[in-house]
Amino acid sequence: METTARTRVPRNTLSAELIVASALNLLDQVGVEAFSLRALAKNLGVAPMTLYTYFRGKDELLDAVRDHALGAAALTTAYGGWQHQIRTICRRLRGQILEHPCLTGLLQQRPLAGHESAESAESLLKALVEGGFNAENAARAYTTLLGFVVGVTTLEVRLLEENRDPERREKVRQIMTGLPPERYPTLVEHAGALRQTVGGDTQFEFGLDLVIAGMEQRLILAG
Amino acid sequence: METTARTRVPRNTLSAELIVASALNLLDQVGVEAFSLRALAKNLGVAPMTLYTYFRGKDELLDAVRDHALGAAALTTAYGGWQHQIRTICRRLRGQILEHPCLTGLLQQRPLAGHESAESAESLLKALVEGGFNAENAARAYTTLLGFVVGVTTLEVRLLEENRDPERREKVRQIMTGLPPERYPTLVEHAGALRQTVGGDTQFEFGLDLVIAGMEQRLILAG
DNA sequence: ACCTGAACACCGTTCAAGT
DNA sequence: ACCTGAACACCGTTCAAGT
Repeated sequence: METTARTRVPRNTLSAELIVASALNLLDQVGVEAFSLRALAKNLGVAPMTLYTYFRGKDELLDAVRDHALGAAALTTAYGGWQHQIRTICRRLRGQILEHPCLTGLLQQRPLAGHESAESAESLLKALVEGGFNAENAARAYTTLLGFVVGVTTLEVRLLEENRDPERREKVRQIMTGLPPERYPTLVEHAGALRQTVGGDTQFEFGLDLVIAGMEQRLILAG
Repeated sequence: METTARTRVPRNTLSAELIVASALNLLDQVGVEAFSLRALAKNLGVAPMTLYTYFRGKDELLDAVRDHALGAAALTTAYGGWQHQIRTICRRLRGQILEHPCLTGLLQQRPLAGHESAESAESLLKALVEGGFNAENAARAYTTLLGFVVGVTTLEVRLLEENRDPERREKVRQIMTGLPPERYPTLVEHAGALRQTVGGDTQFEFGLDLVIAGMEQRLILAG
């Protein structure tokens, strides 16, 4: 969790890094929706306009936060066969999103990151090319993996939030129990299984297994 | 595009359906971020507070819009083997997101839909169970498919938007060409392939093939 | 029931100004 | 350069009121 930076900052100690760290903190707490520059400025003990000395505006700040939050996902290097390398990188990306839930919103609005995400992209592409995929299929597999990891983890974060909030949890329960069984027989019968498989490493690994198994087969067939 | 409903509505002809249709229109035009109740009310030729006669607030309206936009994805029934059924449903879901790009934001914030999405869920689960998956694996496969389709299609929509906007397109190009080749050799070498595989049915089918191939193998191994 | 205007507490950002 | 207050054009929503 590092420095919270929620108290007044002494004069001339403000910096882009400090603002980004504090913004990430606030974003994870209140969500991308409720985040505001004015609230961030108040946390930093500074006038709203001060932030404009460091960033052109809200969008630029959010981009910086996304890159910063993504940065830690690119630290260690992957090893082993291409399957294992890909597993490692995807797990790391998911871990970073779980640690900073605001990444779901930030990545949805601006998928392309700067240098920080170039690290992950390089590692993934390298593993795929070394694994034997040709240029087109390596590119396609990369995009598939990125969309899959972000999509599945975003869904996971939202469902876990729904479970945490008692009010929303009750509302979801009501919708599910209110479904007419003659119209949605399978859904009603499997409601329990669906609830029990929400979130967790097992669910993520299940999906990752599917994609990688599909990639192995594809590699044998076409390269 | 149906009824645009952007002119003044005669007295007593306003309805929840009309508001939802107009809201969907505005949301697709300006995006979830820039959408506001006040702008919607202006489009409808009505005072902002009038909307509160039909919806408790903005969130409830957005939920209604999401369900409405998702509705058309559940119209036709899937047929054939479980693989073909799943393909059909996933393609339909993607098609609906492409037709209504605001669904990327709406589904990200509120993944669980009402009856409208129950239709898709029922079809997907039914195909999986009939295909031979046990309760747990059918539930896991369902969640994987949902996350995959929404995630990959969201990425597609964002990348296509980036290609459309000349300013953002140029910025992305600059970032890519500015990457040091000695640090990101694979990424730099495959920048062209990445650009060429952005969006389109081929890219989506590539990913869907991977997931379904993985599911076929999983079915043989474990049920 | 359906619809409204005024008001409240917000928001991002421009501008002119201070150090 | 770093930081500020006042102001502008917004926003969602509450409230009291009209038909």
